[in-house]
Amino acid sequence: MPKQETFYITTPIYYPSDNLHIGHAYCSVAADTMARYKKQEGRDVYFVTGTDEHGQKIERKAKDKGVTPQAYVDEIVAGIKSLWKLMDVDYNDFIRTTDKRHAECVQRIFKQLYEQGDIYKGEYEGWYCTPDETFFTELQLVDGKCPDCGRPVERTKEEAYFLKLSKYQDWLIQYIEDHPDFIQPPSRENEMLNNFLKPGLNDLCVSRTTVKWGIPVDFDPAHTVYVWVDALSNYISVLGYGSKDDSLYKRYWPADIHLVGKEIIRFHTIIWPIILHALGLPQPKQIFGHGWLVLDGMKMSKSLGNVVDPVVLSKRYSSDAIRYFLMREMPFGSDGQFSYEALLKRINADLANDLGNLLSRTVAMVEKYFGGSVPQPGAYEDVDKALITLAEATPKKVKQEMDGLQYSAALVHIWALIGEANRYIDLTAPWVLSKTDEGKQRLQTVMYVLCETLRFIGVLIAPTMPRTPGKLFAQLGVTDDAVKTLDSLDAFGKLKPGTKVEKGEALFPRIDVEKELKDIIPDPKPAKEEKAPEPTPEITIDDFAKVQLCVANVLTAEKLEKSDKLLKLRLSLGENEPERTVLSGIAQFYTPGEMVGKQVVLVRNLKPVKIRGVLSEGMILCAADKNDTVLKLVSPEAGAQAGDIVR
RNA sequence: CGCGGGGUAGAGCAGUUUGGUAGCUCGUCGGGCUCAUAACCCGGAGGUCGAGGGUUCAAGUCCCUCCCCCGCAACCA
Repeated sequence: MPKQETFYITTPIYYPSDNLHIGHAYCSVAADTMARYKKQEGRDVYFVTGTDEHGQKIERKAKDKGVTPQAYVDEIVAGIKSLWKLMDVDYNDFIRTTDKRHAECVQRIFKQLYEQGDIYKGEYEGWYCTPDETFFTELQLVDGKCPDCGRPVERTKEEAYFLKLSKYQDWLIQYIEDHPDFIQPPSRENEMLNNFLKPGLNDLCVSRTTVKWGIPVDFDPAHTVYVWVDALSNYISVLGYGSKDDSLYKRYWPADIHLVGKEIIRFHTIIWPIILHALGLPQPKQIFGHGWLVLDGMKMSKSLGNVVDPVVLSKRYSSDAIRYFLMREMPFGSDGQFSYEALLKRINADLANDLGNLLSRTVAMVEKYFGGSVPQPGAYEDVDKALITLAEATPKKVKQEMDGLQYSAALVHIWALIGEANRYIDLTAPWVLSKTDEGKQRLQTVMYVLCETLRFIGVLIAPTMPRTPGKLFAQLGVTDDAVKTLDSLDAFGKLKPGTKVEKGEALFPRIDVEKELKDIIPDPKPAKEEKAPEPTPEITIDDFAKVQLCVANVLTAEKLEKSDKLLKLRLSLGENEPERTVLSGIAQFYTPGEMVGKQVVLVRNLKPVKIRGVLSEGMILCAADKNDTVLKLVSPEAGAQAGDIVR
């Protein structure tokens, strides 16, 4: 017997700053379903998930809550683990970046990269907020101030280590082009090549001195390892790479699939391959970027208050139903819509009506016509053969789709079989057959074919719905594990006649959709609208006086190249003042032609900032709604002069 | 002209590679059946396939132009 082929699959390690939402569950369920499927196929599977627990955000959240960062993440991680248990996400190992084994591994990797010159010490330049002890990039600043506390920031340099991404970019471009399956779906590959690799990579800052909650650089303890080297290494640290016992690493690496959300595919297809290559390690076979679950066309996020809690759903409708919905409803590579209505309709139509009812009516008929004992089939007729042929063909179709991570298409094939079985009952009309002796003979075959088809279905749905097959087999009276395997679907007819069926509870009870929708969606609109506006602290007139506003005339206006929203304005502040250039994000509301000659209100003492290479010396005032869908310039009434003070 | 994805029946999608009567699920209307979880089966209605132009005997599918939506990037002083 040849050595069992291995299969190593991972999810991202999630950031435990809050409880997880249905989008995380989506990814984990997909990984788990694939792991279960590969196990069914007889592969030696290793499936890993975990949490990425370091960093400033967690440090701060813990501080707010008055607990240590470790205590903070411990609590959230416990919740995550119980979620996976609830949803039958059956991982082999759960890696936490705060694990000792992980920290040691990261330190070894960091040191090796440093010693061989792929990591070097340099300076990181940014804006520093002293009270918060935090660095920000230019982009993170709000009005040139600290985005967290609003206080002024200083331009500062920090000593930091950098990873030489630039050194490997040509190699990586070549590697990606030589391995078309490496990045999936293919649209992502183009995105990476065109947006990041071909323009050239910047070296990556991989350490911080200001973030304490992280893995120390062992040869320079003032530094902690900064996010990506830490997080990405989990995929091999969990296998014991570089440790005394690296047997798992030897057995399972390289990974067959890193399943990731599309938002982090960039790090997995650029930074991670370069780290591995620099370490002299083989590349994962595939990185698959799945889409997002979107709610009413919007990304799910806490701030919008539209988060869907997988715990609530799983408890209310069973995790199998949720798993089925997640895998069935969206094509795996692209975004999918989540709505309660779609969920409930799926549960009713596919699970209750098609699958549950098929089992229910079949078992009821075996009980009614044959005293609960699966009858011995006679010769197969054409109508039987049609269903049998489909049943026997389905595992192959499923395999083909699963190998391409097309979960939804795989389920469609299984449900086609369920549909045919329901139709078969109508075609054969058992209730008519039962009325004559001759018919009863024939009915034996019909009922056997149905029971055996259900056995096929039970086996095929198991990776997606781990709990349902047990219930199904219990009602069908199948106890022999040998006929619950994927192998046992190689031929129709392995179910033993004489098996005792027993009607049980409905697999999936029907849901009253309208009533349920009322119950579960507690008026989502008000929550959004009535959300109390952030209380704005009162200011004194002296505070206001700090802002110097004045009237300015627009002399010229032009659209800034390569920018959607920016207009470059030349302003006059009156005869005694020099003209100024100001950039304003109003291009979608005003054309350059409209702007010329208008009077606007300028914040004249705003610190100038360079945007897209152009120095902007101030900011003009506009009125806009919350979402910037409407935007109107603020202008004085006719008669004002350029340079007039606004107060 | 930054890169990419998309615009097909009321909703959600497939079909576009290899042009040839426009398909699936849900919903809706009608019929059948009575084994079953008011479930199941059959049938109907509903689409100028984003707009315009072109190639062709024939275009959702190929070519050109344009519009709109989404993601990434950039950016909103």
